[in-house]
Amino acid sequence: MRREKKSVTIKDIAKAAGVSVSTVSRVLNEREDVSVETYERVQKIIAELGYASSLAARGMRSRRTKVIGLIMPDVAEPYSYAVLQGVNRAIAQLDYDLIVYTNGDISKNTSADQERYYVSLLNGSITDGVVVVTPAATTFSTTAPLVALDPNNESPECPAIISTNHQGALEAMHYLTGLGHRRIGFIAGRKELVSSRRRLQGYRDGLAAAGIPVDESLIEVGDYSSQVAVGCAQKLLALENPPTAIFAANDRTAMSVYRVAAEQGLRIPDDLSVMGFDNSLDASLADPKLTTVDQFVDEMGFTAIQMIIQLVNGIPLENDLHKIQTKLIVRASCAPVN
Amino acid sequence: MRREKKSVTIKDIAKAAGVSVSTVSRVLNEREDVSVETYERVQKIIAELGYASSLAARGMRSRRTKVIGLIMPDVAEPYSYAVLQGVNRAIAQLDYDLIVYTNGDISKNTSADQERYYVSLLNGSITDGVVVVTPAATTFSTTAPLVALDPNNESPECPAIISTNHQGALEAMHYLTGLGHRRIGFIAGRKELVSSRRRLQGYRDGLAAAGIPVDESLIEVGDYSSQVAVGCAQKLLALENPPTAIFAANDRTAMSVYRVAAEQGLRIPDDLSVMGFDNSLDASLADPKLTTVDQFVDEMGFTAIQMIIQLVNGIPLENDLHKIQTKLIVRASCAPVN
DNA sequence: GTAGGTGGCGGTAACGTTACCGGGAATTTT
DNA sequence: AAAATTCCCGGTAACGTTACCGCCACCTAC
Repeated sequence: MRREKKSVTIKDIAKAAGVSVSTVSRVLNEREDVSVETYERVQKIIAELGYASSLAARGMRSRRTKVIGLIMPDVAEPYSYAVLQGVNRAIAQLDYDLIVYTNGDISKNTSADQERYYVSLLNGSITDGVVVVTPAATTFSTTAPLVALDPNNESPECPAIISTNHQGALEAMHYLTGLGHRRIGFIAGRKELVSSRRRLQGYRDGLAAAGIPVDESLIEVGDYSSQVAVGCAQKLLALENPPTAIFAANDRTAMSVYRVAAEQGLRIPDDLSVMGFDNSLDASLADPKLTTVDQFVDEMGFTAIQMIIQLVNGIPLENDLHKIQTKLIVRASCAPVN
Repeated sequence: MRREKKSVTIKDIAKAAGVSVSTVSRVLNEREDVSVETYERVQKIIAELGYASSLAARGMRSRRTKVIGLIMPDVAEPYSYAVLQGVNRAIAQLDYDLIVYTNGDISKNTSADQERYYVSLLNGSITDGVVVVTPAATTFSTTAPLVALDPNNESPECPAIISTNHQGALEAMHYLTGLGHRRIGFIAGRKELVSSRRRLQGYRDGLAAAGIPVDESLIEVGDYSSQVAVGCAQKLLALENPPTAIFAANDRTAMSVYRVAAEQGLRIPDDLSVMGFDNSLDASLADPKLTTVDQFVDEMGFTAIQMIIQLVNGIPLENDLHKIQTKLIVRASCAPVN
């Protein structure tokens, strides 16, 4: 950790090889107009000195870094991990590297300003393009391309990739009403999230499609977290006329319903049917296995990278809005009403 | 995506505010020698124009970016995810952001040269310090601090954080021999990995401690992957005098043992005891639940960030080598020999 | 009233790299 | 043999930011 040990720069290479910095730069960028001898001599010295160009300096000057940025508030969330699965898969087969930028705390980064700040920080200097995960902001001022993954906005002004939350919820409701359920409880996510509102609307429309009037007392508003969801589930099950099925706006919430049901001695699915949303890892491991709606988050990550790469290469997108179809995954947590 | 729309720079702010770039820079860096009126006027314009400084330019000039780098070959691996858990937790409570750098493919990045390349790319220009995950390289030429997490090297020359692989395996063996097992099979990981070699040594020493001679036919060499492990398990169970317990060098390998045992009609733990290593998610979800050695990978990530922050702030580490204690997690996959 | 601070600010030079221009030597063309 | 072309290469100016120096106006002190 000696302070004086300066890192080796292109100048050091130039001096050692007895050429100009321009020539070294040409070698680094595999330009044509360098003689074979010079090329090999410089390459040899680069290897000897263990030189690597500074991404900062390179990006600042050339605007071509072969690096894609991924901006997400929290990398430890299951959702983020699912995104990373797809993103990693896409990056692995490309000639691009990936930078994931995070401040580690979702609560620090809810504001649109923060998002815009991070975009400016990276894009066009360090990265050739960025993917922003669940942004609240609609517009970004950036020269380099940008793709929003699951934007928290009804009509984003940038290329975006979304899942069909409304349709997924509708399908789930179709399944539940098909099983004969008429009193179906719903535990929503945070109201300010578009995904949450869309799922709720799917719930309402699903009831309407089955000719069932909406009973507002069957709708509880949670926040996608376990703790709050427990309270919601308790309220629903304490109703005079409790629901025979509960549709939770995400799997984690559904797990809370499981817990409350167990506390109250209710068997799933015999006494209570439970529907989730997300198809997270929990869903397939729960007992009984959770019937849920898969929104293919990893696929969203994969596609987002494809889109941003296309934009980076100057090819316009056919559709600025890419929809990923949700799919109902039927497992063991729902049964016909008895 | 208009090309001509240049991103807003410090110069634009200066012009709009009618001050020099120096003054804007002072405002940005919260320096003292700016009058209150100027400060507020500049801040207002910064907000209006949605300006954010370029990380590349800033890092290049000032060598203080408040960003920590994490270099890992693959972000989608369960191991990486465990590291990210701890890293994210540490970053969340600090005034630093995090950059995770990956090329998405473990096979692209096995060489020490590649690792050194990535370190140079980031460190000292974009990041104030870097944590490298499971590096093969021992030395790095970098001005900014660096910490190796679980280095694949017997004696790294940089500050490092490791888990007690040998001791963990020893403990596991102590437990198995304590249950009366004398014929214990071992499925090792890739020979070139230090973690793998250490666990194997723990196996040998554990036998020695119990006064059991090593039977080399009970040692199979896998590669931490499921496919190869299946073959290893089959070989072990096809022995004339098959083992009564199998110690797998990681949980994924243990899951393969489960599968082979099931195929052969062997019940766990009645007919065969199985010991894992890692305490991954699989372990607690397997049936029966897997007895394994937890190496607290998330804790390693958390501690690595603490170490690098300390170094970034110029405080020397008390110990360059930080060991995380492994712990035997006893569940249901091992039984006394009958 | 002059000397010596001090607060606020501007100008300039870096940081490490690449884009661009231009120039000398070697080679080809007329 | 002169001119044109090609092949290599060096020099210089950026990119956007901060460090550093130094200037001007104002205030305080004797």
